[in-house]
Amino acid sequence: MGFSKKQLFNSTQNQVANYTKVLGHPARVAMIQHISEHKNCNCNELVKSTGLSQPTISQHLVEIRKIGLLKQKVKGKNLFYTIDSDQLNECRRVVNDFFVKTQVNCSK
Amino acid sequence: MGFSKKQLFNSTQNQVANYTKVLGHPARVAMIQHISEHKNCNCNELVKSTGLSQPTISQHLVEIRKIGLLKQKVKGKNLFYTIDSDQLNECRRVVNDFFVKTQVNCSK
DNA sequence: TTGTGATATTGCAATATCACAATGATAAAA
DNA sequence: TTTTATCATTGTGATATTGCAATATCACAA
Repeated sequence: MGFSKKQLFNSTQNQVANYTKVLGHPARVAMIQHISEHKNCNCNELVKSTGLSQPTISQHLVEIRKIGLLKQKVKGKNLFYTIDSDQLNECRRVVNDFFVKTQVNCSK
Repeated sequence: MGFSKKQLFNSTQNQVANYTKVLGHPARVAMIQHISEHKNCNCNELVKSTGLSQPTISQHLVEIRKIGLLKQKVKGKNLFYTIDSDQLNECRRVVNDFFVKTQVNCSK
């Protein structure tokens, strides 16, 4: 069929999947790293640092934005991105929670 | 183009992406949870607990196996699955490392 | 040897993802 | 005003993923 049967799974499972899905592409991992390392970097900088085209970067930014990890500030014709630290933490908490609970179950 | 330009990214970035990609589907999250909660569960049990078909479960198991999270024991005509606790830990370490480093960069 | 049950594999349709060219929108600079 | 720079959006082609029916395989039981 090609679509994912999300309704079969609970909200926590879907949340873990939603967050990790965004990290499931090296370009997005690299982009998040780059933004966190270079405060207020713009789109062009990401294009240069990754070697991907501007539309591709823009698309990946949409995905990262979907899970709330991206903050942006307009300055003239520039858009400066930063990582939303709180949401990154929330994301980390959800994913880590999954790992911890699974690990605990394993060692029972 | 449709293919992922993995060669543009470093091995850590690819590793984070590889691991999280597997978790990027609620069925696999649910399956990993179920296996960890029910020691030595078999394929049929996963079919029942998820509501997906046997071939679909089998395919997802292939993906989970790819990142080394699955151990299996043959008992007659049954195959009993468990989660490889060490690899789960490694996986957690890699992903958490990414989160921690990013978080640290954010608060500089 | 002939089922039977458990799992894997194959083949296919539907959909999603990835990447980019072309185009659009906007704001500063010339 | 025209040009230029930056970024978003749209459209499209290529590839990957998801899900399942059908079939294959394999181990045991009768």
